[in-house]
Amino acid sequence: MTVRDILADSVLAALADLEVEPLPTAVALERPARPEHGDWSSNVAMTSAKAAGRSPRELAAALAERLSAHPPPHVAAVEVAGPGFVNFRLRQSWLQEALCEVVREGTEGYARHDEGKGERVQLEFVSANPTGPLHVGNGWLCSYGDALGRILFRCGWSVSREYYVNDTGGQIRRLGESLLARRRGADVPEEGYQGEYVSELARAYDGPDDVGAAGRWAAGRILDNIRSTLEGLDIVFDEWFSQASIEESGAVEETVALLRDTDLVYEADGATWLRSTAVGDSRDRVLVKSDGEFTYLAGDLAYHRDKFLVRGFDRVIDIFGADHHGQVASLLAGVEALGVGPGRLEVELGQMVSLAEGKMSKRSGNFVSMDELVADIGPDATRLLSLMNSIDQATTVDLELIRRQSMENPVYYVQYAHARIASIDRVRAERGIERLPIDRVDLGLLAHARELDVLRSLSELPDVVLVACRERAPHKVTTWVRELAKHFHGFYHDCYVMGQEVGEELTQARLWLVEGARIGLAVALGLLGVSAPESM
RNA sequence: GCCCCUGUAGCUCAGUGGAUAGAGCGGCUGCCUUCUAAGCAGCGGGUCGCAGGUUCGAAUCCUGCCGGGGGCACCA
Repeated sequence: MTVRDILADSVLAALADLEVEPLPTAVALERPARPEHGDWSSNVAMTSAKAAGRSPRELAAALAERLSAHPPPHVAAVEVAGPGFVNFRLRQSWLQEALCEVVREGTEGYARHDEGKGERVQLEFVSANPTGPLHVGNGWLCSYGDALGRILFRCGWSVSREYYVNDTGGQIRRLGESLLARRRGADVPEEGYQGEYVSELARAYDGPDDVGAAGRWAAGRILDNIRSTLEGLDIVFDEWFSQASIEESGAVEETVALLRDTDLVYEADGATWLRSTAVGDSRDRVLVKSDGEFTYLAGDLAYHRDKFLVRGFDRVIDIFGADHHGQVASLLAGVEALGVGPGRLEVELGQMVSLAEGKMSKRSGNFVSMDELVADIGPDATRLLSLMNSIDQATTVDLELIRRQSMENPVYYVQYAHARIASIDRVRAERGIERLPIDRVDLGLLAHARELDVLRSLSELPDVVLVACRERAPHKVTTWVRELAKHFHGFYHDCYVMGQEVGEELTQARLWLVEGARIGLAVALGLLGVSAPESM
């Protein structure tokens, strides 16, 4: 039972004793920013003042009195402050308890949750067209998708990562045309792909002079390249789902036929329309063009029907760039029309990523590839950099700045903390110091402000992971791990673990604190997909 | 015109409706005889775009306005 639960329960019990009707369904408990406001704080007296028929200060005072009379475990004092906050001052024992939990659960178990209860969630991300290498614009979100997958997994979901391969249609045809043009030594068509990589592929191509064959061949080669780029970032997909396969299987026809049965489909102007306005879209959408061809939407709906109704995922999260914003409403509407309950499909839109030098475009060949970026600054810096801020924030990647600042990239700050920990352990072994079992160590000796900062940080990780999961916000883990690293560096600087003037008992206690910090760093870096080096 | 993001320190950004809004970078100044100085500490820096509203309490929620980015095909 966590301290928060203990406090919440005792507050509820106290409210019941005070005959507050109705009791709140949950008691908000937070960690005040300022130390003088205690270790934990609740606003419950303000939110329940009306129900109690008393002023917030009065209710808070009554609560504080009751809670002080029979203090819950770890509680040293209960105080009323400000407009009616109930502030809990805890004994340091709660932080020592928290450290024990970290150590007991370890890297495997700490900050793990069962919120997903094993439900199957599919994450679709990247899904960049195989018409050119993965560039910084469409690759930036790949760390987000992968980290979100890791976080969902830690919170109890069964996670499947999927890349939707757009291996059909006009873009592949244009790729084929561009390839053949290059092979002939001619200029690529105006709408074609101008990049140097097309010339390289053309030199390697010895297939037939057929646009379709050439396009498919090139797309296959490019996809291999994208796959290896992603693997270099430790991103591995469970499924590479081919758009062509869904078209060839007849699933698109089936899906449209299903929709025709729903009265959400009508014919007009020689085309077949989805009445998506009936389910929240701003306009109706075409499913079958007047020339008999299916639209992209029809294929996309067939694909999503496959996800939900064929493969049976409980939940699907599509991660798109903001330039796909226009297709979200119709996709959601179409999926609902297929009878998939609301909320099972989620679309996360990442705002634009651009280069300081200008716009990126595959067609013009003007882009910086992920391979170049990774070669420049390494996979760890690449991942952490792209997981620093919310995906709601448009990002401008300034390569010049990144190269110049690569040594002061926050990733090193965090990894350095882990390397220092490993170093402490090496020295410990060299000096033949044994770490005693934690239950034989007096953790009460950990009372230095720097030590308490580290412990407090560690105790917050489970909450941080859960919030990051619920809000689909991996960057919260990044924020946390930087915070922990900051506290660890402070501790490292001020608190020698094995110095001569440090007593053996304190050394033992600090060794366990260091172990706790190691676990916290390892868990968080693992969720972000950043390595935790033993030395730097 | 409609839809989605966004506006917080010189710059890049954090900030689950809480109390005196934070960090990194850049600038200046200190700290290596101990386990890694890729570190620590200090100084300076703010009308949280503007105006209303909801609330005991708003950077956070609602409305309007202004600025920035993106999207609004019988393209994919």
